[in-house]
Amino acid sequence: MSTPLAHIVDDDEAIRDALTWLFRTREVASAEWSSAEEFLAAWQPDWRGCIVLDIRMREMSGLECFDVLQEQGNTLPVIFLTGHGDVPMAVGALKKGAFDFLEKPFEDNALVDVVIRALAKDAKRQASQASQASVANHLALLTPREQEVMNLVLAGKFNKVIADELNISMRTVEVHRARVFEKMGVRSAVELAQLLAPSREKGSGSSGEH
Amino acid sequence: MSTPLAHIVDDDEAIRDALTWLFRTREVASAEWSSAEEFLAAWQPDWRGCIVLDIRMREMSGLECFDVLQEQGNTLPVIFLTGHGDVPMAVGALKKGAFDFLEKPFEDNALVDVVIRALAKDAKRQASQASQASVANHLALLTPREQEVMNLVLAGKFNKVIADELNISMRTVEVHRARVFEKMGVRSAVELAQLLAPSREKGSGSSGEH
DNA sequence: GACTCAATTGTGGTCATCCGCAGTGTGGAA
DNA sequence: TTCCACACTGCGGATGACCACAATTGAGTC
Repeated sequence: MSTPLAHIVDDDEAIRDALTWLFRTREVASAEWSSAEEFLAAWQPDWRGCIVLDIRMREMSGLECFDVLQEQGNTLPVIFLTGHGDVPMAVGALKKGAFDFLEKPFEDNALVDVVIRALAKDAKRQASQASQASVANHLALLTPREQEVMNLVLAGKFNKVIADELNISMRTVEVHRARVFEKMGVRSAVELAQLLAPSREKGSGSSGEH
Repeated sequence: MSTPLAHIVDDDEAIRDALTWLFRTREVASAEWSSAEEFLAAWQPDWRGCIVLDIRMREMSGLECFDVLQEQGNTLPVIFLTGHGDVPMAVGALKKGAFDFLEKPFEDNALVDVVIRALAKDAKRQASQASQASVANHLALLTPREQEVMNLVLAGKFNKVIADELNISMRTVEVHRARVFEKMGVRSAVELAQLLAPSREKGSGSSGEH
């Protein structure tokens, strides 16, 4: 598990140096990448933090880099920097899920504020995702039969009915049911329902809701 | 309950006429408003549809109008139109929850597409909100004591424990419990937990997530 | 004062859940 | 072949949930 970093992706060394210095003085941990390609090659899905991405770069542009990242399941907030962006570009970026879009020249304070908010957002997302992942892990420990029984339990059916539908005895259902509770770390069907309810909402959409 | 309308808010009659004509040919129902003030005076929280809002207007600007609307709990998607918007303006609007931000001149098709997506989004939101509102209504039918018991039931506690905590007899808890199930239209604690789980997530944030 | 509603309680019974004990059968891994 | 995970089953008992019947009290209304 990596520590949260503000990843600076810019092919202009002067800007990278300036941003690194800026972040260091504000006690924001950061990393530098001199091109989109370099960053993409290193990027890992489990990274924490945010991305400060220059749009105009020599090879791959920031926008292209962003698209690749999103396709690969990136969840880090992306803050675009640009010298001469136009409105459609900014609108498009935000609608695709970018966190912010800043035009140069910008105030140091403005950028740091945005980065801090982005880091906070990622921390939040990370926390909520961790609990969901934990549930998923527990769920994976269930045998197929146990999952089957669990679903019927969550449907509010009596053990008797479940036994009937699965053509097994009530006693067997009870055993599966008990194992499900044990493995999921709950002590009643109600707790189970509450534990699973959030993740059972359909469509766990990531960002672009337009 | 009003029918879904694309509300055109613009003080330029020529543009209103053009948009009205455009929407009519695309079978999108619309309404015209010649100023932000006029629209705000008429606006009702239960309106369906979307808002096409010109930014540059004589008295109140589209951005100001938008702020007022959001404060009053507007949920309709807002599409901004502008002749000469700048990037910070667009970014700010989107981050405050605007649905889209189009610069004139725009393609008729582009605007209609955006409006149709906005209408679809509102329809979706409306549907999900309706079911939540229904749950809330049922919840409001519960007496204070019943809600108290319900919460303890949802905490997975036994009737005996609940009786203890409330200093009442088990029998009374059973009665409250039965009334809760009846009023909420469910037949088991599991169903109740599932019914309430979505709305029990903290923070029913409306739009601006930044 | 009659009436309604929320909250309360008891009795006695049925049905469901939970659990320990004890055991069978199958298929895959060591 | 032995071991193990998984699925399956029966018995019996303790405990919890649910329900019909029957009733009391206090607050607020008509």
